[in-house]
Amino acid sequence: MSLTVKSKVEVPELIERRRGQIIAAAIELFAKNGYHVTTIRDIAKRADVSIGTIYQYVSDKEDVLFLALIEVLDSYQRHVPAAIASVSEPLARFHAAVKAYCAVNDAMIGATVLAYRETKSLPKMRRKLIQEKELATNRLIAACINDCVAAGLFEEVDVELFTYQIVMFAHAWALKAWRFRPMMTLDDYLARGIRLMLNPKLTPRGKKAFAKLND
Amino acid sequence: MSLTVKSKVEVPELIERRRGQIIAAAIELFAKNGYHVTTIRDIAKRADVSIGTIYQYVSDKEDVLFLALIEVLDSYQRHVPAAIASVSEPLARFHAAVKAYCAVNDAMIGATVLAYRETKSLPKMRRKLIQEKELATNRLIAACINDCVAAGLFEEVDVELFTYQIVMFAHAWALKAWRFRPMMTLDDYLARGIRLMLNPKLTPRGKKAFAKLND
Amino acid sequence: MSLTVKSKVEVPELIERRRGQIIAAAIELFAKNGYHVTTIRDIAKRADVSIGTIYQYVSDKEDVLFLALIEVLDSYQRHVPAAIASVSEPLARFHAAVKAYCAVNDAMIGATVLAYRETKSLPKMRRKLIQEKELATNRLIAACINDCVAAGLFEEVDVELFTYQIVMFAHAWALKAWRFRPMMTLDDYLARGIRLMLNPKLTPRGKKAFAKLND
Amino acid sequence: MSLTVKSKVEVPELIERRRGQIIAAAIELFAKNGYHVTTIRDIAKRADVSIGTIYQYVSDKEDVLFLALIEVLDSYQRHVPAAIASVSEPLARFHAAVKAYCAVNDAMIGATVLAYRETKSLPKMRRKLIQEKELATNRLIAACINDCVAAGLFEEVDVELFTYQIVMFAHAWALKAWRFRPMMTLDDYLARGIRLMLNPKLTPRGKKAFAKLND
DNA sequence: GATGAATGAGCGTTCATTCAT
DNA sequence: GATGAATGAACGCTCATTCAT
Repeated sequence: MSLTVKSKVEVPELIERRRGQIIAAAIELFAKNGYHVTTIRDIAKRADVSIGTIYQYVSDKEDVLFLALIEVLDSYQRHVPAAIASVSEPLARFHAAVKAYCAVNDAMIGATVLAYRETKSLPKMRRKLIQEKELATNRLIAACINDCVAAGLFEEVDVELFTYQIVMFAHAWALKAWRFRPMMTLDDYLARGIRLMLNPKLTPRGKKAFAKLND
Repeated sequence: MSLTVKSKVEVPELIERRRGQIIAAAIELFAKNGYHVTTIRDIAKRADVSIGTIYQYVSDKEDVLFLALIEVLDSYQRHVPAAIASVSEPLARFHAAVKAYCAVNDAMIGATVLAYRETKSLPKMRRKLIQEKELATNRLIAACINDCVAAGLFEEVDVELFTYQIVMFAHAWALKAWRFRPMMTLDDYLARGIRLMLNPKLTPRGKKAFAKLND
Repeated sequence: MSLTVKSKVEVPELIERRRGQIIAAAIELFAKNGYHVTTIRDIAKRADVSIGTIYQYVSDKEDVLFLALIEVLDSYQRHVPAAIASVSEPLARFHAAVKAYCAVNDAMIGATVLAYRETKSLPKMRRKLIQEKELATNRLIAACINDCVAAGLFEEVDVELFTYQIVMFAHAWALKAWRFRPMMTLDDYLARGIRLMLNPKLTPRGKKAFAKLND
Repeated sequence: MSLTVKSKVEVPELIERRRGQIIAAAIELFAKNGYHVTTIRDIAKRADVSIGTIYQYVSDKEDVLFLALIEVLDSYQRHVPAAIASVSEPLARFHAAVKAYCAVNDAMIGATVLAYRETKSLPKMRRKLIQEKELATNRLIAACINDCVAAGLFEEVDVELFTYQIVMFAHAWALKAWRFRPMMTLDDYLARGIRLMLNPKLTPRGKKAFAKLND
């Protein structure tokens, strides 16, 4: 029940269109100023609708946040598959997926930060749904990794953590934009990141030292 | 000017003690409920001081957030050096540093999330100061990496990105606690993460394929 | 002007039918929840018409209240004469009238309370009209009393106040339903009330004492 | 719990004074314009306090209504005993009690009407408390009646209904002020009412007819 | 004649901040 | 130096009313 958003208007295409306006404005403002600082009046003005109209399509402000976060997470989920659809070679698919995921994050840096900032403002059930959507996107990455392993291109690898390494790498571009943006382009970031994640770090001597450390 | 917090009380030891109470309460409440949801009243009650007293040591609510975030970032900065002070072997130092950084994050998950959620609520100058403190902590990690490279234990590596990989790995334990906590212990997480980050992922065949990809 | 309710629709039978629906729903909801708490939306839903339709037959919400109160008062006025039409003996007529008036109040307790609660929400002119309808009903009772006096069945009596005593007795069954309903049936209430109102209270000694008191 | 009103201020004499201001203003405005039409801003202005101050002493608007109704009911309860305290002769006490009760109603006609209009706006538990206060006042009247019966001044009488007859008589002066005020003074009303309620209405012939009616 | 999406004035309420004590 | 009662701007939200279809 609390996972669906009630509308006083029943016409589906109207709901879609109006909510589209409202949520787009909300994402923009939430991303820039934060959820609590943004007022319904701000959103109404930005979306070019009246306050009353917002409340025709949504029960309260929290609904707007919920819909905004869903939209953000869904947009990840839409872009990654599209980017890898035409690529079949496993390593190329992996690369395309990581690239696409970084690109989405780059295109909506504010939205990614928003998800980190405000998911906690949601009640537990709704937060869980957002998290499930994150996991669904993660699975797209994990599948690419598994394919590479199956194709003998990757060593046996800790898929769960490797997936998160990639996810955090992509998110870091948004979360630490203040650091990376002035230093490099997204393409540089991607190339350097891929190299970092795929190549060994330990020298043969380092390997031995590491083995001893773990005794 | 905006980088220092004004106090109406002048006695330094009083400032230290009172602010200590106030900021400890604030971190706790901000971490649990968020900055905007927490009221000055809440903080006063939790810190067992009056509302008026808070305003003797701070100009406004934002000052409290600023001091709280400084305290959080400083506490990272204090713990990591302490953990590696007695370790001299480079790889062991590296390992101890990562472990310590993860441990701090584990000990104050709420505070780490708080930093991600609310740094943006600060004006630019203050945000920069917080970011500089983050960079200072990062440099501790980077130094350990450089030492390992210098000692011939690590291959030449992209230090900037490797550092962030480690930082994000530690933060992920807090940011994605909903995912990791039910799956594994911090020790497991650390061991699996270290292995993932230090070992190669590409097979020889994978290496060739990767090289071709980058032509 | 303000005593008539404007309609945008001109067909009389349509006005009658639609207003019938609307007012019935309004009385029900006003009685249960009060005038201000009830919304036009509520009434529209209950009456199974659209909001727009209500405004075709009525200028504003206050018109609905006005029509609702008129309907309530008129319904008293319709029921009492019907109940005494076939009774000719004065005392029996009196008894039948009181009984009928109590019965109407019992049948629509909510409506009686509504009249007491919300008549004041009407502008002066309209309130006066409602009051005039109350007086018209009172006159039905007063006529019965006068007939009994004329027939030598009642002593000379203060008709104005006796009438109101009966009216308040009937209304009290609705206004103090929380008290009377759990204690007795309407028939008991009526029997005990009639006995109380018609019989003497003072003993001979009491009469003397009372006379002395008024010197 | 819902029967007590929470205050953010703890000093009892301050609570008493401030609530006194607020409730006096509220009774005045609720009586004149009704509960729902009166705004917190109106009350604040009338009470010469800020909006915020009202919410220091009360949790919400409904609390104000609750306190207002309690004050009204309590004021009945205070005045009636005071008026009969010095009178010992039973019939004189009865007369003084009725007179006092009517006088209180006359002094605060708006408040009496308010109680009739808005008690229903309270949640069940609070409504019950108000009703209990009404019953407590009724018992004062009932006691006077019983004393008169015990003293052999009144015939055996239906005390419950006689009490309500008197209560409704007093309330009617307020509820039907639009009718009585222009016709007579309160003293006339009282004298005529007492006479009506204490004297017999049936003639000997009427008594016989009445007996026959009840066969 | 019927509809219901759109509107925005205005409500109840909160809470950072001040300042007299 | 410490207190907390007082303040009022500004928030989220409602709902009577309108009008294009």
